[in-house]
Amino acid sequence: MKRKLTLKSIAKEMDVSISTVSKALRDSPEISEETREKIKAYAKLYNYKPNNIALSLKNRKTNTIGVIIPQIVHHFFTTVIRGIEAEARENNYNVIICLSNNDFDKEVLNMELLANGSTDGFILSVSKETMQKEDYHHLNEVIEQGMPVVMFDRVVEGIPCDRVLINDTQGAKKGVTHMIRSGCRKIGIITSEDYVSVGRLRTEGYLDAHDDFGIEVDENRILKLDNIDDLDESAKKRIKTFIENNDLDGLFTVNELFAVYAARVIAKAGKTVPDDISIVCFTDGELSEHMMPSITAVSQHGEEMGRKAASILINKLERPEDETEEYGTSYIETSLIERESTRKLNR
Amino acid sequence: MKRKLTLKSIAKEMDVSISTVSKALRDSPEISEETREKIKAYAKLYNYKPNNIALSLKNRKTNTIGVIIPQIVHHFFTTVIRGIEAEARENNYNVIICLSNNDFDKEVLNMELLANGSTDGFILSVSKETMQKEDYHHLNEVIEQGMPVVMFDRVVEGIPCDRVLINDTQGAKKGVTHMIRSGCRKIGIITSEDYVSVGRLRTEGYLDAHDDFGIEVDENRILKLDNIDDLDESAKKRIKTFIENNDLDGLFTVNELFAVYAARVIAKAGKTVPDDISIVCFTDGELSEHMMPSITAVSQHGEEMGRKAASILINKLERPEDETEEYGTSYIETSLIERESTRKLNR
DNA sequence: CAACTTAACTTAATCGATTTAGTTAATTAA
DNA sequence: TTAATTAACTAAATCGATTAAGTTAAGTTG
Repeated sequence: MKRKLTLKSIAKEMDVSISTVSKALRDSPEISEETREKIKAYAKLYNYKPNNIALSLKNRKTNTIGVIIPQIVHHFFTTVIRGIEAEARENNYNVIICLSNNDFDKEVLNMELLANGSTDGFILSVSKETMQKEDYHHLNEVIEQGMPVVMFDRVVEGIPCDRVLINDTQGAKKGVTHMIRSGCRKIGIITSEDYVSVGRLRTEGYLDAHDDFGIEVDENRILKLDNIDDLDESAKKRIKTFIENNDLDGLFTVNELFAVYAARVIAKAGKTVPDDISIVCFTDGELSEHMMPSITAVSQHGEEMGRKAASILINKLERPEDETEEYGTSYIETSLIERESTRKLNR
Repeated sequence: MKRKLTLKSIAKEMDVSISTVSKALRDSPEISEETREKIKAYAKLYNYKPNNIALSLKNRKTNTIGVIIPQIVHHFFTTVIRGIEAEARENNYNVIICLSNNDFDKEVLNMELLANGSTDGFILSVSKETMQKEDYHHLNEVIEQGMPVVMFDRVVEGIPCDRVLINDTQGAKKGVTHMIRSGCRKIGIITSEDYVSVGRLRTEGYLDAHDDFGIEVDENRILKLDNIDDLDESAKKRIKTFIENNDLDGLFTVNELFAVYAARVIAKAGKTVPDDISIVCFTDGELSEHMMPSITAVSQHGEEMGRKAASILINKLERPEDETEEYGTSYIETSLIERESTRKLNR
């Protein structure tokens, strides 16, 4: 086993002091041209690379971003990570990803772990449980210690940090408006309870769209489920009853899964999409793209979101004592991807 | 801004030496009961947590696993990561994930970066470009430096490391056998050219299944595409012609995407699944689960694979000088998830 | 009472790198 | 010739933690 080179081992080999080696490698004029070249040649030959850990300790800077997300088995988060990764890499930052599994304790644990020197800052989307508990001491703690935090997608109020958000309200409004324009008048929505911020905002967009066209909203056409992340048996049952008991000609859902399952119920009921009922869902993932019929979707541009979040964080990290204590909220615009589940507009 | 506590700052505050603090916190009998309790109380009150970076440097152990994968926007890799994450967390390890985007240079760069002290070992699935180039110097280098490596799914030969693989041949065989048992006799396969290892192995399984039942294989029923990772326009065209020109009663595909597109072509041709034609695909992802009809799939158990890979790596890391220099290959068994795209067997 | 233990600490080395503050010997200026 | 300057290094502090190796003062033993 070949041991890794260190300044010390090089110094010993070349019979100079450690600081001479360090300075030579950093092209310090304090070291003679001759010695410098000799040391650099040696270092290159044996492929010396400084130890990151030692550098982190010395510089009190890890050049690492901690990312904490509820789930990774989720196309949206996956695309966000990709964006964060890309932006980080371009700026010479590492990325450590931790999953909270929507569990409050795990979120706290992960943050504490990473906060003890492993990362310079955080990008996170808070877990559902955290939102319910409204306990943000772990966030405030790391911020208090001077580590900047950028929240994305699932954000909470009252934390001194930057935010990157999908324009959820407008996205939902775009989708619902599209259906209204195509002639739908009895549009239902499958969304989440209001404590999940994205659910609440998308419901708002749904209402806004109706408002714009002066269409009254029937409360029965709004289904609020507990969980926005997955589709359990109880959710399936509620969606089934919801579809069966409502005479809808349009359906908006806050995620793909709900749309896909609803499509199943609709097909079983002998109705066709989009002739009898149109469908639009939030999130442009693989499901909506490949379903038959494919589903018109509000694309979230996750990668762009990830890049934005990373870029904001890195900016804060690079100019540390620029403590203006000002925090902003950036919005990522959505776009409507028209597919087979909605009727074409005749413009 | 509240500065983080260090042993030094505690020592100063309590008017003792740094080592007294360290020892007190680690319950050393060298320190009197009284002092110990006082220091521990103080540390607890102000929530002292040792700095990971300093510990890593001192212990020459980061308790971090580096994961390098070609893509994250891929359900399979996503599940593998989840498994790695879970296993790592249970054993007190961190996970750093880097994406190679199937790019050789990025794979090398990422490895070098992480190898300089950031991680204790690696779990990786090599990029397509690396396989083509057959340049594995970066792998050999980190191994040479004593960092264990575990390769999964996309592995290459001749590297001294452990491997975790899907039993591809057997998986494909299971799927095809199921269709044969359910009465199919004209089964087609959409696979990849032989140079992609997983494609070749799955084709083998397809042939094996036929062999077992003494069924002759018609060469025309085998479609080999260039790319196994995505579905481009040329692939779509070839799949379309393939389906239309073959009178099939069963279809096996090496991934979900091919199956989903084939299902589209089949539906357009006015045939129904599974009555006219059965479909089984490799990979159990969201697509096969939610399609209508849902698609019977050979599940790869990505999470189990991730756990296995992490567990092997951690084992090596925990018993370092157990240098038996023995490397093993573990196989993750596949399982068939029966869904709506195949006929039920009457047993 | 001198020699020896022991309890309870503190000093200092270490991990690997950077950097400030010395230290030489040679060169230049006065 | 002597002081001042400079080139080219080296020593030592530092980041934050651990730990082997001292160091005291008190208590114990013969």
